Amino acid sequence: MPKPTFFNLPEEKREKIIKAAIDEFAEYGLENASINRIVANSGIAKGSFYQYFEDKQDVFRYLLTVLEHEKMEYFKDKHPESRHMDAFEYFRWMVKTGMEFNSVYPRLVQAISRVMFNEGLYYQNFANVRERSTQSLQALIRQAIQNGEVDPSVDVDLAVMIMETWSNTISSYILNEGMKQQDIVQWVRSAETQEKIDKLLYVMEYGLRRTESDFAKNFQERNRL
Amino acid sequence: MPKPTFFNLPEEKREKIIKAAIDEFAEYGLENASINRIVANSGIAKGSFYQYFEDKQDVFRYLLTVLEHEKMEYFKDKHPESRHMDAFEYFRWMVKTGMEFNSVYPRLVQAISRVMFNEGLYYQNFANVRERSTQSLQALIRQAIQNGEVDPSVDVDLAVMIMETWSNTISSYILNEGMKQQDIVQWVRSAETQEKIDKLLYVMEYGLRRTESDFAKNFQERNRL
Amino acid sequence: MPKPTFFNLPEEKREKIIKAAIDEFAEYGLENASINRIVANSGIAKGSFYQYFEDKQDVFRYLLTVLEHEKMEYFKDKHPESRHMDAFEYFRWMVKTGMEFNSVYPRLVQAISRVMFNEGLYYQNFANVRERSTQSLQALIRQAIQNGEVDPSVDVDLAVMIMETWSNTISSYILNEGMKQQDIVQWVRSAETQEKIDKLLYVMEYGLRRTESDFAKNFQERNRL
Amino acid sequence: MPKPTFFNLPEEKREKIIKAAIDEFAEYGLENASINRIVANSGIAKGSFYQYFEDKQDVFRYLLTVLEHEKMEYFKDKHPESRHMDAFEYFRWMVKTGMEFNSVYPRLVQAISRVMFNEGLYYQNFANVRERSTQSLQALIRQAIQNGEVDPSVDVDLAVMIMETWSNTISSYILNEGMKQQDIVQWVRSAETQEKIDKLLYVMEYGLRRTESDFAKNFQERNRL
DNA sequence: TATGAATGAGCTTTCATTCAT
DNA sequence: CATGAATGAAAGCTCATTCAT
Repeated sequence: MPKPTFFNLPEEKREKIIKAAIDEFAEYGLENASINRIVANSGIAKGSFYQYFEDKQDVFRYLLTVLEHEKMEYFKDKHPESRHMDAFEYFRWMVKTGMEFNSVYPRLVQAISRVMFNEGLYYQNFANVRERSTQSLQALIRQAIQNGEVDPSVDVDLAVMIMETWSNTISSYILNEGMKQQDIVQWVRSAETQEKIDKLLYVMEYGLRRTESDFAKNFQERNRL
Repeated sequence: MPKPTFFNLPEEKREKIIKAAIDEFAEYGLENASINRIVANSGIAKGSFYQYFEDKQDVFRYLLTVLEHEKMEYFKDKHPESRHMDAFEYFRWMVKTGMEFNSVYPRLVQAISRVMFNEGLYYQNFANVRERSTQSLQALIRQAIQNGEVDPSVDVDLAVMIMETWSNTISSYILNEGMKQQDIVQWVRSAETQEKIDKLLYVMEYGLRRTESDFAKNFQERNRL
Repeated sequence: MPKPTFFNLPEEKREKIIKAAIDEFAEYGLENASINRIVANSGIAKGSFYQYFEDKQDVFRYLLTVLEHEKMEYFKDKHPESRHMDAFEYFRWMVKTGMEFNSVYPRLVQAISRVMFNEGLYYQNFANVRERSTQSLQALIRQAIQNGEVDPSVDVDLAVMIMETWSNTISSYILNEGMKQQDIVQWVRSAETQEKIDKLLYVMEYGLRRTESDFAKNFQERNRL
Repeated sequence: MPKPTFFNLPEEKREKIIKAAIDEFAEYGLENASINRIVANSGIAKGSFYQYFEDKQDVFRYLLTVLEHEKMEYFKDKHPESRHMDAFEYFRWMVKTGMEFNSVYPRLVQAISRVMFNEGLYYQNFANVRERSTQSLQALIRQAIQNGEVDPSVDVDLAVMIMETWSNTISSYILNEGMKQQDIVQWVRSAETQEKIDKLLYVMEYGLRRTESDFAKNFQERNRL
């Protein structure tokens, strides 16, 4: 974690450094991030960097806590519209709210995603962070099986893997598209984008195959509620 | 692409270089790959490297064509057992055969996956490679819609994205597990592994939700054929 | 020498700083001593260091005076048992009492020895300190020659050099061994250790050669050849 | 050990590098030696240094072998004048010839002495080098005791320590004085300097005390009191 | 007087690339 | 063609010292 020095800094300066770090990680990942560039872009001396942080990983660790904190703040204010949600409705709500959050902090999310879901696979430093989200998804699915919402023969671990992959894929897709928009937030909240997300999650729910319990029927029914 | 000098090399030498490059990329990715190490491990002179290739990316580009070529060779010999496959059966066959291929060339696949699906997302150099597989999947889905196998309201691009993600996820999951096995090929072909793959693809086909046309029923039915 | 601000400090704080400095010099010598570590270990601000001392050498110079002062205090209370000592007895007493002193202040002695007899040889800053002990030894030997205890043909400067080297060698030998003991003081005063010192000093006194004949005779004989 | 690259260098260049390294170690010791300065003074690029050597220690290790080699070459041509030397005569010859050698390669000797007998005490990397000279001295003394030249009650390890210290003290004394001379070699070989060395060694042989009585008698007498 | 943030020069080491032989 | 020595920029990090508060 950053040294006390860092937190004593005037907010403006602190934010400049954080911004430079986020940009650097978003652009180059963790291994290839250059402290030289970070200090150049934040206008501080090289020595100062080491008075604020232990090293590169230290900055990144801090960004993780920032993300976590901001996410909690963001989710705290949002409540699922209905209490009577089944697991799929809940997951859909989570993903959508997550998308909104991502569109509010796109660079931060991008920086961390890049490191966590790419480099992160190769060196194990932040495994515990991923662990947490995995566990809550496991609980969600187990509950859904008990409730008869998910087929009991489904392998829980595989389902978790699918949901995570899904969520990340949507996330990176939305972000990549969104970055080109002027107002990302608005774009994410637009009916068009929301429908795209819906469709994706719908596939996860019902699969791609057309069944007797027909695709269109289900889709319309659900949206009527 | 490599310079003519490279292709004039005796095969043994060429393969030694390729092997060293594959190991390097698999271990360090593209950006962190060290030409120093590649030449050291392949026993060629540093200057020679630059007489064979433009730079690091050049070697990697070549590995891409190698992969493509080997894949085509491999798939050429395999034919779907039945001519009367629907799109899902075909995709399932493709994925499974792909898995087998991956287990035969695990290092090459690992090297390229690592770069393409991690670093590759961020700098656009190899977009055209991904393009090709995308296009064939698009065609597959369009055909399936025409055949009434896939719901027409499904967004083709999203479906492609899902299928690609799916395939990569399975691939990396299988590889990560498989690398620990003594005989990867055998492990991939084992009933256990095949069932895991089946389950994953089944979810893509029918979704996670339990419907009247019940999971187990569908699953058993299909496997009876 | 330290600035007045240093001497105005409460004793506790002053000692904490000194302790940290001693540890640092004992561990790293003068050149490699890190002011950063000294301030960290003594709990003072970095800026404060420069309000107390000019620089690293300044601290070390002060440690020299501390050693000198402590030594004088220590020797003040000890008196040779007998007034009728010859030079060798006196030197033996001095060395032994010196050893005891060293075992009471082992870290301080270690710190200063390390710098003075290693790095110190190469840059001349502290020559005057060594000068003083040299002079008293010169006087001792001259007196011994007058008393007929030491051969008049002995070169006084060389004899001093020998005695100094001897004393330092014993000192570092004893310290190195002693540091491993729980109670250094007791170990130094033990019969065993005292005998070792005796033997060493005995060699200085009588030489290594077994002989029945006297000093002058041997010396002349050899030079005649 | 240096890489082959280094030995392929033209002799002139090689010597320039070695000279710069010797000067650096002589001036700053091993820990404080700066590769930056070495490359600056030898006129090579910083990267080149690492094509010749592993690191600082590697250069120093090489200097050790150079010294050893030069010493063997030098001693090979010198033979003790008489075959019938006793241990003291032999040691005297060794020390004197060693002095001559040192005056021929004063900087190299200075560089290595500085590291070996100062820093070397604290980190154990080159302990084996010192070991060798220690062992040959042990053998010399044991032989001398068997021959009746050295008193059997003398502790062998202590005697070795004395001889080593003696030899180093003389060495550094001579070097320090000699460096001020125009022609060191000539100065070392001068009657005056030789006599000084003789006197020092004589003290080691016979001790400082003027005495008509023999070793054993004195020792017993003193201990009886 | 006390503080500790700021600083840039310095450190060792690795790197991709050039080029003379 | 093959070679490998040469190179300087860049990396992460530590340092003694200054200075505004």
